[in-house]
Amino acid sequence: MPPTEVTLKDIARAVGKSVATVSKALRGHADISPEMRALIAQTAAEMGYTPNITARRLQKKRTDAIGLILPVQSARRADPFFTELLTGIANEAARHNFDLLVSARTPGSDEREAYRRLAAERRVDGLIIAQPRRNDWRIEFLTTRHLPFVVAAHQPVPPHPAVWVNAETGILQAVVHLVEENRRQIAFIAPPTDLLFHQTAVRAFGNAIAAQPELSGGIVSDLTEMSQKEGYRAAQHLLAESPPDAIVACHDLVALGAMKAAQDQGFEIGDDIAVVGFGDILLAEYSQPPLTTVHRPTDTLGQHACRLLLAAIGAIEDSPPPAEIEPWLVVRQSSNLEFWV
Amino acid sequence: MPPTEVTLKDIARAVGKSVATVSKALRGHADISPEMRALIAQTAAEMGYTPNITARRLQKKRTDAIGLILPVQSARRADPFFTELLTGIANEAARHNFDLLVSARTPGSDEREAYRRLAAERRVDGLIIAQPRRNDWRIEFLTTRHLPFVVAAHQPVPPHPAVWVNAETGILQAVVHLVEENRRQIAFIAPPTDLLFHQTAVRAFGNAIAAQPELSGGIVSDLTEMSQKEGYRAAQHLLAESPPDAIVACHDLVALGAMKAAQDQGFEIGDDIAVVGFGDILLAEYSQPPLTTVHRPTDTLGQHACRLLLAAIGAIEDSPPPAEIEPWLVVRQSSNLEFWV
DNA sequence: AGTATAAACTTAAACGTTTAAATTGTCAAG
DNA sequence: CTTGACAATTTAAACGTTTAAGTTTATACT
Repeated sequence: MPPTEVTLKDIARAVGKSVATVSKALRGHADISPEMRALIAQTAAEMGYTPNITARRLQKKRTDAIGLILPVQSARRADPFFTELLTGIANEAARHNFDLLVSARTPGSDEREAYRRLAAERRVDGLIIAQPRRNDWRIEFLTTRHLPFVVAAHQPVPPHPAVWVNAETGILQAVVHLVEENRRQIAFIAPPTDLLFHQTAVRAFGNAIAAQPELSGGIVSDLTEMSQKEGYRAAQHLLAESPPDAIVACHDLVALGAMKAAQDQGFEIGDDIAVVGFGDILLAEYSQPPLTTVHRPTDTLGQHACRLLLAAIGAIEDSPPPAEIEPWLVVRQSSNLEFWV
Repeated sequence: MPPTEVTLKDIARAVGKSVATVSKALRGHADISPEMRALIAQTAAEMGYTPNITARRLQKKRTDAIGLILPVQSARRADPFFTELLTGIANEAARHNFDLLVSARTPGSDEREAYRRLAAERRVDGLIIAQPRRNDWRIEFLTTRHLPFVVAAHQPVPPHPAVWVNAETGILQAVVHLVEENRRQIAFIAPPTDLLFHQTAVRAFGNAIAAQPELSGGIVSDLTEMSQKEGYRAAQHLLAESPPDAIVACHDLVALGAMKAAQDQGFEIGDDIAVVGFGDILLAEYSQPPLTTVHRPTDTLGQHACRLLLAAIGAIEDSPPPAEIEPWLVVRQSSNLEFWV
């Protein structure tokens, strides 16, 4: 049913030359005469030729595709972070004529299978690993397979190639801001302990607190998952006994859940208690009250990760992008007394 | 650097047979003796053989890949709807050993180029079109190219293959609920007019209103984009003069924006004014107050769309999935007086 | 005139599969 | 002991590119 594809052979027949000539003409090789090159280009255009990338891939032994496997808990609970990361990667990949293969898997055996598929069957030239974990088997897997990869993270991941948003300075900014707002009892809802992000975040929070002479100390609470639900639960616990006057959350969704927990217990957000998130997802601006949060340029993260990966693959020879991306604090009503005067 | 791939040729050499024998043995053809088949299977496993899918694709003239191009306004404004749709598609595709190629483009010339790439260069065997528009050039393009596609929509899209969430009954449920809550002045914030969803939604709302003898009539307001920002703006206008006592929005994000607008103007949501969304994104449950909304099983939509596409491609011979998916209303605080007693 | 050089091509092999058709050998039936 | 059938395997071509190496023809230099 589809009109059969035009191949180099067809063009060769049409212009009465060999397939090799046509191929070289179209690729702009120097050893084809300018007239012939023009003729072939025109004929190709007239016949509606488009190269068969599969054949090209076989010949070149490159797929010109990269992969991304989203670690999602379920379809519904997909994190806005990933969407932003994905669009960043997708745009950059498209700019360089690369395909982006996407899978969405729950961490576990399914996920392993997805990596096996992409890596072992060489469906892609490289992968981007999002949200690295402690002793991440994905990193180990790809390393032993010699498949290029780049980690999109919140801290360096030596000795592996990575791009990261500086979570440390982000969290520091949040704490400094809260101190300026005269908050003295700051709690931190930390990422799940199996994430690399956990250690970085907890350390950063600890350092930030230690650097503030006004503060006695901080309370840290962990999550099993960065979701509203978990944020709600964690905040409930924090508020149950000697409630803090500020909460910093490792993720906006968590902050939103925490805010709701506080509200349900009768706290006035921004007055009785301040809440600060991390990420600045689009919704942060539209929560009630609007959420103060650390803006993470997630699509830039994806874009840089993609560029670094393409450089590692050898597909581009631009200078590599900066590895570290600085986040910044966006102050809104959930932490700012002035809004309440 | 990567350990050179094991090919059929290597296995053939190892067992002293021809490449054809090995190929057929591994594919389970009947004309290879059972012993030889076993030997080859074992040898292949020992040598760590994995088929080269590019070669296979060239030979079979199929890519075993499908494409999805997300129409996004920007990385940051990516719609949770697409994420859910994507995971639904991705999971189903993976089940059938298909790759999913994803691109994210702003509607316009970039988007065209993305379709050209995937379609003309035959990088995929088929595509899923999300959020169909009026006189959708994407549909026309794929039709003339004879590339299989399926539309994921909110209504049938004759004569094209489609899967849809029944927006009509969803909106009807919302209106009926509001009437039961004694709302009499119901406004509707409709989708952008360039979407097919627009007509369906407006018609459905009109019919729903007409079927309720208690109601005088409904007010309809349009958007340029289904975002919080636009929802905010639209609601501001609605509330400026003779405010309605209920607002139905075509999208949860829009509803969230509308809710905020109402709150900013001093309305008490759920009391002075009811707000109902469409979609039931995860956040709906965690807004303040929680949002009453029409639950759209978006990942099911993606899953069914994928199955239908695979069937159209001829990759599976299951009976096609049901084309229509029924949404249901989830009542929460933003529309329910009981919460306020 | 003879030789080197260059320009403009063509030939042929390769990438790793799949599969229709051909080949070889074995065995049973006539 | 010939014929035919069948099982097990091989041969060869094909999928559509790319590219190293080879060929032809024209031009320039000695």
